[in-house]
Amino acid sequence: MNIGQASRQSGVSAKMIRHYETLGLVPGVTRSAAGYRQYGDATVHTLRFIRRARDLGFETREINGLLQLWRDKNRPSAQVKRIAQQHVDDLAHRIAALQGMQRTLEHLAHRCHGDDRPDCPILDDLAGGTATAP
Amino acid sequence: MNIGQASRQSGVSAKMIRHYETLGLVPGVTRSAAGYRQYGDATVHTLRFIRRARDLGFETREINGLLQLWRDKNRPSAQVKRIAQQHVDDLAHRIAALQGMQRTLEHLAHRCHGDDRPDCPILDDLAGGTATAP
DNA sequence: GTAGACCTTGACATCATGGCAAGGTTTAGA
DNA sequence: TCTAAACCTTGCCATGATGTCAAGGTCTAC
Repeated sequence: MNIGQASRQSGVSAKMIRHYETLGLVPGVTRSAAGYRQYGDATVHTLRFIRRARDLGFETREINGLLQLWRDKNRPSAQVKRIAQQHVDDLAHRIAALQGMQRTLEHLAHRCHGDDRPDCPILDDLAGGTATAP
Repeated sequence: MNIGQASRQSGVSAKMIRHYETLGLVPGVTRSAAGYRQYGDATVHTLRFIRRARDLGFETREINGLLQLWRDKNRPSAQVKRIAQQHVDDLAHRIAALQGMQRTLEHLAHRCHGDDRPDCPILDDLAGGTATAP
């Protein structure tokens, strides 16, 4: 199977398949006489794993760790859980940060008339009070 | 005032001050005989505006728009509100995406023993079912 | 035999930010 | 007066995940 078909079957773009190869996430595969990469189901399966992990927000490094645990039939599940838990914590931090922004902005937008008048609490806040543009 | 002091007063790194200058967010300033950038309170004020906007998650392009509106004393506040509202919507989407990941992962982590045993629903999910590594 | 679809590598872009290097300037202190 | 430290300049490279484009080789169906 060529890279295009592997891409369609895994949902990972051909570009990223090659990229993951250089990163070592997927093993280098055999090539046809013309140099075309030849994929089997095993690699497609790995690519789907990577795709799913990316969809869950894992970074490349974490995915690398997860892949190694996946391949290690004797892994302690505690190690997997630790990676997942760290990521959950990371997500929680990012969500909290975004929610903080959202709350502030919604508050400001709520107080902005949003009409033809120029006075605007949003700009006032950004300017650090009620100061005007320099 | 040199760039270092402007940086300290605005909370924007010297590097980013220069960067914003090339982007046109802050005007090019006068230079000393030796070529050092010379800042006044007005520019520092603008830099604080940018800093605050970045803290609220606005991208450079949006900040550019906000700066122009800030400088336009006849702006309709509706235009400011529109930019803010779009950003709030954007934040909401990103938050929802992260929360989706968080929910899935918490659910999986909850079902993972997290001990010495190798079986792990997290890996099973990533692998797309109960399949094992290739 | 040929058009079109496919593959190869490599370079460049994104976005906001940091870091380093090589060199010039200013300032405070001995 | 000399010097070291702190500061400034420009410019290049790096990040991370992904896309795009280009130039060229290959395969397939008609």
